[in-house]
Amino acid sequence: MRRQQILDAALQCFLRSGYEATTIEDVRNLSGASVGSIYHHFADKHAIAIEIHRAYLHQYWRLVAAALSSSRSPRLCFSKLIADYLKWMKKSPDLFRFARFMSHSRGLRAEVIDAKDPFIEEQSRFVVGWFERHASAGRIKKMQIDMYDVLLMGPLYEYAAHWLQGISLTPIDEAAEIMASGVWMAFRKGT
Amino acid sequence: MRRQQILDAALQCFLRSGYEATTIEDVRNLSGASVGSIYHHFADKHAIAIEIHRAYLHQYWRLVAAALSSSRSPRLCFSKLIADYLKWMKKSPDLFRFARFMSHSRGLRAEVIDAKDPFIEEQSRFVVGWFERHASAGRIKKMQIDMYDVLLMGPLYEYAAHWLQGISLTPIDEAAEIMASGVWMAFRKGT
DNA sequence: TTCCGTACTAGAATGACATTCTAGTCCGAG
DNA sequence: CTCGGACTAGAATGTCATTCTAGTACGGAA
Repeated sequence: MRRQQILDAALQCFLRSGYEATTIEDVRNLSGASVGSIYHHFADKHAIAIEIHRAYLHQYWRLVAAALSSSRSPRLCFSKLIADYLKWMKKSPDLFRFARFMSHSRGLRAEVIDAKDPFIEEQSRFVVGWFERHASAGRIKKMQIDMYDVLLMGPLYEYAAHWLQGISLTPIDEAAEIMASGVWMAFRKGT
Repeated sequence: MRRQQILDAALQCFLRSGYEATTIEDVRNLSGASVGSIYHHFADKHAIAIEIHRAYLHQYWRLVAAALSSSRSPRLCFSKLIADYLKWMKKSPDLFRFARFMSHSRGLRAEVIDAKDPFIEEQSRFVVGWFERHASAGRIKKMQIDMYDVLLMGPLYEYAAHWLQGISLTPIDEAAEIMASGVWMAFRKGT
């Protein structure tokens, strides 16, 4: 219960002011827990953020897996993945800003966590399988799994970064289309 | 002079231990300057990092502009840009880790600086012109300038992030080829 | 030469935090 | 009832970034 109250309060604080700017004192005020209590439940401030970030990662992997399952055609799957991701970002920009921060600060730590969470591991395995299946069937180019991430998510992350900073010139829907077509070209077989 | 000593020392510290982990005390020890002196020359710790980061940004824009000038063919320019960027990263991974951190923490601030630095502004104008010229000539697809960044640099950044964390499966040269061909597909005219 | 102002240096003092410590309180099993 | 472990509390610490106060060096005006 206390644990949950702390997590809820911390989430609110992180979304409102960002990770660095929220102090343990803020979390204490909002949650009603004492300092000692907070440190009883969590090793440190970062551990709280990681726990919260995990929820974002779950949603992320769920979204990816759902999109890839949504059609027989890889091309349509990619389009859906891109559109859904951007829709989600538009709905929860603060969450995305927080998640971006978490992914980049101590990115390594985040990776380790990916690997340790059974749900994420399962989704991840499914996604890897999906790519291997389609590549073997000759529907997309064959390459190491990390390059799928690079070619597909790279543009998406970069657009998201621009949009979250309010400096993107291309509206979301249009960007989604451009990325979908570009990404598909990159994955298509044949030079 | 003092100013330069402080910058040199700070750079060494940042590359060795990262931005967050280096204290003013560290910089003081390595540079020989006093705390007061450091704060006389710089508003705060972040200002030092930004000044250093600016040097990275100059190199970055120089590299981009040089690559785009290297050939009549956009395709070859992209290949060169990708290869050169990765070569640079391989040579100075610590610098890249630092730059990544700077771009993501207070990314907005970094943007503002881009816009204010005359050298960067000039390079940036050149790059924008390059894309407009080639788009008008029908050699690449026409789109808003930010999407060029998204489609071209997005994958590159994502690969760099993986590589810097030591979790990339694809060796640099191979990745460069895959990205170059993928990116070119995305930019090529016609569906 | 002397005097003044500006640029710079120094290091102590401050204040904001994260984190640790010490001392309880609560509650369920035996 | 009572013992032990889980939990809570809030004061105490320690580490920084940053600010303050007091110089020092030096170039140029008088």
